Amino acid sequence: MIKNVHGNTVDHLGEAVVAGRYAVGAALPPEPLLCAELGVSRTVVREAVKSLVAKGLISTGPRVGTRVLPEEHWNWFDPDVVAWQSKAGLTPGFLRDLQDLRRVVEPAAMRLAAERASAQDIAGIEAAFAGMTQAVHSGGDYITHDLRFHQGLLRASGNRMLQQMSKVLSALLRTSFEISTSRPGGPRSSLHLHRAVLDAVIAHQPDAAETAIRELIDGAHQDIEEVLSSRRHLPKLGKPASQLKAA
Amino acid sequence: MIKNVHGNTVDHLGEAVVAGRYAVGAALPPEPLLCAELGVSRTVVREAVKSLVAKGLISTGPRVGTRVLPEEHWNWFDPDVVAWQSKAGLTPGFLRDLQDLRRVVEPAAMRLAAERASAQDIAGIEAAFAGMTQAVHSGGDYITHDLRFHQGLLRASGNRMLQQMSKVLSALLRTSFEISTSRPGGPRSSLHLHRAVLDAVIAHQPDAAETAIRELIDGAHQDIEEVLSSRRHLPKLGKPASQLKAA
DNA sequence: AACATATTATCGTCATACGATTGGACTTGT
DNA sequence: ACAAGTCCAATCGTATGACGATAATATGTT
Repeated sequence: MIKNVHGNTVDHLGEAVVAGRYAVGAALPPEPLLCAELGVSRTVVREAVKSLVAKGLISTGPRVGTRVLPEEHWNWFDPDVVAWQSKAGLTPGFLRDLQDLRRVVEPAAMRLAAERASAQDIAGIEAAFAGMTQAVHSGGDYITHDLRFHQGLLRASGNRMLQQMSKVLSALLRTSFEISTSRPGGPRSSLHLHRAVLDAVIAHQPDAAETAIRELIDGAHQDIEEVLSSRRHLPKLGKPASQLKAA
Repeated sequence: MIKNVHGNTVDHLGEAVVAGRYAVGAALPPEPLLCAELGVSRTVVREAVKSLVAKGLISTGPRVGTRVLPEEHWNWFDPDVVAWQSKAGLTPGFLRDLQDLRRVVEPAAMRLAAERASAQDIAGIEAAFAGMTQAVHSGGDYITHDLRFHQGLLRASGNRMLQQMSKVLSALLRTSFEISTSRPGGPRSSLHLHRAVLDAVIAHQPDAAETAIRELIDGAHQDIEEVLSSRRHLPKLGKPASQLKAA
């Protein structure tokens, strides 16, 4: 878990920013303070800050300090940013955006995959499906194989942008999985839906692939919406975020 | 144009990497060499390198050097990465991916926009449209207003991921604009199509909005495909990339 | 009160030194 | 001659100290 000083510092700061520890527009502590807080040299702090700048989270300037940018500047397709948001707790708004995105992207991607999937793509997806099946029957890590399944399908679309979305959509899939396992039926029921998608892709039937994935998505959508509306009083899912700290 | 040492260095290195100046998997020159080449301190080089790492372009390690990652790791939704790719020359493959993406995203986003656009959103889009109209009739910067038009519509979808795509799609819009201006009709003919989209959004008619945007997209699609197939012998559009330099 | 000027907090850049990691070369034993 | 273990050196990683550049704030002047 412990990698290197730079990586840890980036994670620490990125997590804090995404979690809203500093209000948008507010300044982070000056470099010397951050050094003291994190127990690292200024070199490390500065390189970490540059990394966050590169991800669109913050901006810097002499005398003005290091300030949190409005969320529309954040690179929401950056795997790290999404990971930090997941760790901080997925807000209902964020989950809704992810669901919109999934409903837009996955059906179209399935069509493309049905047209262009290579034998190698198929093999990878089959392997993931086998893992899912085994996990359901004899126990095991279902979610990992489920993620690989969807990731493999997006990869099979042959489009580099669609492919990149798998990292973002994984955050949604993970949440939807957590919910679906906590109810009767669970993954067992969705297994044949996954199979239907894969079969349609193998048979090069875009329409069938799209129809199948829509069923899958709608099921997850219902599950999530139910939880969201039943927990309407709670601000966030997942781990709670700490309170704001003004500048 | 000249901003600061860090920014220039990031641009220089990022451009070089995206343009393929160093083969995938190959190592960039060691830090001291880069310092000498660019005439900056090691601090600057290292912070620039960290920025590129944050964008998924490269990875670093002691003794192994700074190596170019496979393209599937690159953050294609990062505005800088796309800008560098545009500058280096948009490959046909990249343009095709962008068109796929646009055809998937924009129709869906128009539906959402028609459902959720606020008065403020509309005002911004109207302003952009007015700018387009004026540019067509009395000359002026058409492309800027055109980009703002589409950007405003994506923003009106109320989805932060869809919104982020405007920066990426702008690369495609710019190219499609360059092509369409070089042929009879040009922007003048597409003006009423834009108007139709906007009207449908204002009237809260998702179906009409989707239909209108599809017409717009298909026109651009045809233009680009014609150019792509007629220039099939050329590897890239835009500025040429330099030759590879193995490690 | 308005404008010009000086101050100062903070990041930006440079330079140097040493630690950490790892791939390749070298040595050694069989 | 080959295999395994050892050592070495190239390169990035981290720390420290210094000074320059910038812009918000305070100060002074008309």
